[in-house]
Parts: sequence; structure tokens; C-alpha cells
Amino acid sequence: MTQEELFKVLVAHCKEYGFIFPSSEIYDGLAAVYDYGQMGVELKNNIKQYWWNAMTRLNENIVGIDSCIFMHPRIWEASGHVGAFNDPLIDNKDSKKRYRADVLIEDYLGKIEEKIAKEVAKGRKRFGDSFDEAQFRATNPNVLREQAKYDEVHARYVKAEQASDFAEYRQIIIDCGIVCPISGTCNWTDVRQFNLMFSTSMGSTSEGANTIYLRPETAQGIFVNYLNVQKTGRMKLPFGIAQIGKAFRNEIVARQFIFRMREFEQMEMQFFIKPGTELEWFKNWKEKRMAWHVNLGMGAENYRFHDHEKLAHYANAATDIEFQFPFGFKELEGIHSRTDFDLGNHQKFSGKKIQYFDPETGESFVPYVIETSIGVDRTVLAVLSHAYKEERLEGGDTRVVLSIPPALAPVKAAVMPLVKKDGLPEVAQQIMDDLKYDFNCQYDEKDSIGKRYRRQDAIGTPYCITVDHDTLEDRCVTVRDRDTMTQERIPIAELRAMIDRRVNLNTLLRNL
RNA sequence: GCGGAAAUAGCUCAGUUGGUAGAGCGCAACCUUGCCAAGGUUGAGGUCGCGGGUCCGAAUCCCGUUUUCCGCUCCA
Repeated sequence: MTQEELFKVLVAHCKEYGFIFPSSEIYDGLAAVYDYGQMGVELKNNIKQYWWNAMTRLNENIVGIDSCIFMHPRIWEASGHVGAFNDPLIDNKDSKKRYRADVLIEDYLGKIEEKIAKEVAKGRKRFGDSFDEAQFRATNPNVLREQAKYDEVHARYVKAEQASDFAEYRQIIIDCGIVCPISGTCNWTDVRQFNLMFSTSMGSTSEGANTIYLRPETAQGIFVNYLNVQKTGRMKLPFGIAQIGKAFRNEIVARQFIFRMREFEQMEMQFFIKPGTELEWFKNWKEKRMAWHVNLGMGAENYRFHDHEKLAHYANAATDIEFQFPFGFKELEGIHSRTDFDLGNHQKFSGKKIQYFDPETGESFVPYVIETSIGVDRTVLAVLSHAYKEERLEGGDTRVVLSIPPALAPVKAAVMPLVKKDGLPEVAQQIMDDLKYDFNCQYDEKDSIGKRYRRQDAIGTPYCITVDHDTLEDRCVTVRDRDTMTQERIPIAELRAMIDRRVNLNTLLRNL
């Protein structure tokens, strides 16, 4: 089976066994929106708990918050999202390729600069030591011509940018004869803006209503609460604030199942530090976060770092932790050194002083930030795609098993009477009643025992507990292991401790 | 958003010049059985993605539309 086929089968499996459903399915679905079903929500909650506890409990200097999706609109100006998420796009009608209109113009200007630089280099070669660059630039006809062109286009571009005049963008592209590198033609569509933020209005009357945005990231909720947490929690640098929550992006292309959704969930932690220590902490968090992933036991070889060459407007160092999905290595988590970009901008835009007073040195400054930002849904997908296996058994049968890390498994144990009579269901029900306070358990008495085992394999239940006729005599049950399919006989009295040892999240956390 | 492919029962699919909608698996109840997808009986479930058109008659032909999958960019 190819990776592509495996991915399709996985998507079908997720639906069939109640992990993930397409949204609004009875109304034909809603593109790139998915709901978590009865199994999916358990898996997702376990992942969130693993992250939350790893952050807030294992680190004494990290606390959590839960900020709202609605925030003051000015926040998105301060964060740069209103600008950066409003890319002006243009399509070439012949090649069907889409480009950012501003990038096309900037590339064009870049080329003119290159030409000028080449002329200058030529001049330097010709005149040697007596070369006067300023003089040369002011007199050489080639340079003057190119410079004039550059100045004219640049002036128009800056003006258009300030006015958000997209028609002018297109006109510049056409006037300059900028062609599509693929088709080589100048057959362009209008410039259109794709606002990646969802908006709605707040306020009950139309004239008094404000446009507000659904947050495109959870990070800003942390930054705007920095002072609150720092002061009320008496936090000292370095310290971190963690948050799990929904974010929304109106992606042009949202695809690959739950990998890229328009509504998604993030787990973000912003770590506040002294300026100058950011590279050290960046490295520290890179290692810590990788350890968190690898600790799940899904194979260190399935993870890798991807350091960013091109940095976002807010970062001075950035890396991704990528996971080997069925469709290749893709980003699971981002770790960014955001400098004082966010807090500094909020200080500027809000007019409130956002600083940290260092009692040791007596200095005040805007803290630097290291961000770790992981996609919950992507982690769910990573776990599921790694867990899904079709095994060929000795008898020639196949079985589908989800080898989910036991601590994350939606159902920890299934309790089943071997037969639906002779008092076995009653005993099984008693065991169920005892275990259900500690673990999510399922009771099943329908169909043959083999079939029930397979059903549990398909949802990744680590243990199946079977009550048979001997149980009535020796008070022992058969515990069948999901991955090895081996069975062992265990006293009912020891069941809870035995399961707990293997599925408890704390065991995972202790290994970190 | 653009181009290509697809949509029939919960799932996988069949359905032949246009003529009353099918199979296997699954699901529910009962009987038999009892440690790795057992057998039997009975039953539920589809206006063939949706909307138009052609036709005496459309799952089938035509147009539109929605959703999904595959390519083209961004990103958690």
C-alpha cells in the first residue's frame, strides 16, 4: 500500500470508528472543517493533557491561562496580522499560477538594482583605484536610465502600498511588462486580497457595531495578559505562559484532512526572558520540545528539525519540528524567537508600559520571547497516522490495529464476558464498575470474543479483560495485549494497578 | 481560487443501446457456539450528492451546483 492509499484508508477509518467526521455532513459537508467524534475527542483531550501537564506542572515557572477568541481589533494591528495576512494576490491566466502582487513588483525592483550593481562593478573594474562610485552613478547613462526607472516604479509602488490601491499594483505590473516566469505572458487577473482572518461584528446595532476578528493565533491572548500574569503571579524572569485554544484562518487552500483546517486548535507557550539570552533559550526549548514528542514512542526517526532560512517579520530565529506524515515530513510545531516584537508593539499601540523591572540590576526592559506553538489537530493526525497498521496474522487473516501510545488511547480497557450467560456478564459488569472511575472503559458482550478483540484493536484499546468460567472460581481474568495479542492471567484485585502502570499519563511525564 | 477525477445502503462496490434499485461486509433481534472477524433465522436501511433540462420514461444523456480526492501557493 502506498503512503497515499494509506492516508485515504486512515481517513475512512477515522470516520468509521468515530474519531473524525466531516463537518455538517448531512448538509453536504463544509470544506476543510471536521468534527471530532466519540473516540477522537478522547484522544485529543489526552494529547492536550499531556502537553498541559508537561508545560505547567513540570515547569514551576510556567503557568496557564485561557484567553478569549474575541479580542480588541487593535491587537491585530499591533501583531502585524492586519497587514501581513492581507496579501494582495494576482493570477496569471495562462499558467494558472498565483503570485503575490507586491512580491512580483519587489522582485522586479530587485532586478533593476542588480543591473545597476553590475554596471557599477563594470565601472570599478575599468577605472580601478581611481573609481568614484557616486560620480559614476551620477554620470553613467546606463545607470541613470535604470535608476530613473527604479525611482519611478518604486515611488508608484510605495504610494500604491500606502493607499492599498490594488488596481495600481496591477497597472504597475502591466506597465513594467512583468511576466509570469512559467508562461512568460503578461495576461494577469485583477489583484485580489485574501484576508486570512475571519471577521464578525460586535455590537447589536449596525451603526454601533465594530468589526472584530476571530483570532488567527492564540499567542496574542498571552501577550496582552503578560502584565496581569506577571504581577498577580509574582512571576520572575524567565517565566512562561501556556494556553490551549481555538484559532481561525481563512486559508485559500485548506486540505489534507485535519492537517490544515480553517478552524484549528493550538497549544502555545510564550517564554519571557531577558534580552540577549534568547538564542540560549531558543536552543533549550528546541531540545525540550523535541524530547516531548520523542517521548511518545513513535520513533525519533520520524521527527526532524527544519530551521527557517527566511524569517517571519517577528522572529530572529525559528525552527519547525516536522513529523513524517503519510504525505511527507510536515510541520507539527513551530519554535520561534520572537524578540520583543509583540510586547514592544503592544506597548506602542496600547500606550501602556509593558516592561519588566529586574530587582537585581535595577533595570527595566521589554522582555524577549521564545514561543513554542504546536497544532493539536496535527498531533492527533500524527498519532493516528503512525498508529494505523494493517497486520497479516499467522492464520492468513488480517487485522487493523491502532497502536496508539497507551497513555493517549481513547479507551484504556474493554471488559467482556466470554459468554453472555452463566453469570459472567454480572462479574464483568462489576469489574467495569470498579475500573470506570480510573479509566475510560468499554463493556462489550456482543459477538464472538475474537470479533470483539478486533473491534477494540480498531480503536486502539490497549487492554481487553475477559471474564470466563474459571473467573468464578479463581477470581482471575485474562488480559489481552493490543500490540502483541498475548494473554496473561491476572487476579481481579490487581487489575487496576496493572492497567494504571501502563496507561497512566504520569508515567509518560516521568520519562521526560 | 484555477485545472483534472469522483459521488449509488453505515462501508466496499455492481448496475450492459434509457424501462420497477442489487451484492458482500456491517448493523438490530433471536437461536446455536465459545479466547482472536463462526453458523443459522428474521429485520431495518437508498426518491442513486443536489437543482434544472431532454424524453412516454433518467442512477444512466445534457447543463448548472455542492462536496471530496489529486496538482499549483501559504501555514499550526
